[in-house]
Amino acid sequence: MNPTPLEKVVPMGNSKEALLLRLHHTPLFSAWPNDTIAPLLAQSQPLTLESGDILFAEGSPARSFYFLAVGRIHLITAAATGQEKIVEIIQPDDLFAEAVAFLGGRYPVTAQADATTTVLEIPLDLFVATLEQRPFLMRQMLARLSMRLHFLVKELRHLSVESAEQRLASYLLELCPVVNSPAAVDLPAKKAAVAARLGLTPETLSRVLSRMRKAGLIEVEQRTISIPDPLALRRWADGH
Amino acid sequence: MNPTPLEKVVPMGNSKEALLLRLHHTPLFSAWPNDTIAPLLAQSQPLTLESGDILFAEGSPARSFYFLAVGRIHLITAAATGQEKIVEIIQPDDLFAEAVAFLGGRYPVTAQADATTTVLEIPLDLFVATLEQRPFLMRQMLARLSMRLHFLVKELRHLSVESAEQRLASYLLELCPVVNSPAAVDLPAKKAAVAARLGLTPETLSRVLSRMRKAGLIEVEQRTISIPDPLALRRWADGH
DNA sequence: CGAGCTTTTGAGTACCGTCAAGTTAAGTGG
DNA sequence: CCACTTAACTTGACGGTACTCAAAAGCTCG
Repeated sequence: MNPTPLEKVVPMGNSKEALLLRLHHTPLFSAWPNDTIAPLLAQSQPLTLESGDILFAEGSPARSFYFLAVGRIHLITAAATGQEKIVEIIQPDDLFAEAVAFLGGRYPVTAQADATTTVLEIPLDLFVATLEQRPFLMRQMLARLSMRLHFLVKELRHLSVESAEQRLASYLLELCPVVNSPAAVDLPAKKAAVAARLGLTPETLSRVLSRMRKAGLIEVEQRTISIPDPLALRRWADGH
Repeated sequence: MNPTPLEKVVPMGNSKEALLLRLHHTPLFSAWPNDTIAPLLAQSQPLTLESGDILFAEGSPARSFYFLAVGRIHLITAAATGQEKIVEIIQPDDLFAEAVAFLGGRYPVTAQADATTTVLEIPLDLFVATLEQRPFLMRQMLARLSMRLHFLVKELRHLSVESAEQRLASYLLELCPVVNSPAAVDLPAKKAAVAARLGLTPETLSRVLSRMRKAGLIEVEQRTISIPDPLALRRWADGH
């Protein structure tokens, strides 16, 4: 029933040992030998943020990247008018901002906490130095960046040629583990944030959800959405 | 007066020597020793495409990347509805699709020729193998991907929170060499393609150009656009 | 229970896309 | 070189989608 159960199962006094274990389970570090991660971890330090705090700002020099242990982070980019677009919503056990390392860096987005959050701050210089000694890890890192590139290209398509219905449907279906059987997904943040992530206003998101509900395609209960037939949702959305 | 003078100055029988020279001037290869590029070039071959031809399709397995010698290529991503979004317009002397190399890959976009075009097809496997033997080159490649990531994030913002006026203004200003003195920019393709690149319809692009013209901010002559005061254009656009 | 959220619902509007016609430019063949 | 055809671009009228503003209803938590 707790909307953020993770905060309960992870001990707040995140020991370095526990963190090392969790780091080791991320796609990026899973292939790293333990004795490579350990020195990195030794130079890293946990940070705690309150909801609304800025971890780093768009354009500021990048010296670290981050592992999200507890809470939630929004990656935001702002326009001249002050309007904001959420590029990505970061979840626990995700790494983020590691891609900036190679540009001699400035952060391309702003990172803002959406709840009480603790992150592990990992220094980039040591990370890059380690990487350079192991071509295999570098190759893996390239694959990771390449994946992100694909993700962004897909996002670009969603934003430019898809309707609100299609965008939301795609988003929900991406959260679905399997597409050909009933599923229930939890929105990763409050609806206003999800709306911003999709390039919509909260009002529009609400209305689209309501339309889907009335069409019998989903059921909404707070932030939990049940999808009896994902494929039907896909078909319906593509017709709008 | 010729709209595509490049086709005249580059000998159509692109000798390998000439191509090597031009490759060496690209940001990616400028740091590569000659004896590293040569074997790569030996395995590569020039291809000629007519306008409309597909070089590779979204989702198809990637075995090569490309150097654009002559002509123009559109990188396109299509939605279920058939609507198309131009992700990028590739110009002569640009490299493209090199980022897919590391995903074991499939192309994330479709590449279509927009004019009679010749490209150099470079095999990925040899490229990656070379890269893996030289950490420095890998590092550089990571920087390149990182830059592309920044570019796409910026695009995302443009599409989601900016108006047609702002998008076009940003686009024109990016084509400007300097921002604080008068400039004349050439659109890199026909207006319909530029519109698709900006996520607009040709009609809307035409109207926005017309509004800018009437506001005295630009002058339009075919595909050449003069901007007497780039900063004024910026300010005007931000007010819309 | 009431204060401060988030979310929903409603009414009005603006922007941009669609459809259609007209104009200009470019390319083709006699 | 000039008629003719085709494509590129512009302009107009109209409509729909999604945004804005405003208010009410629903949660959450002290």
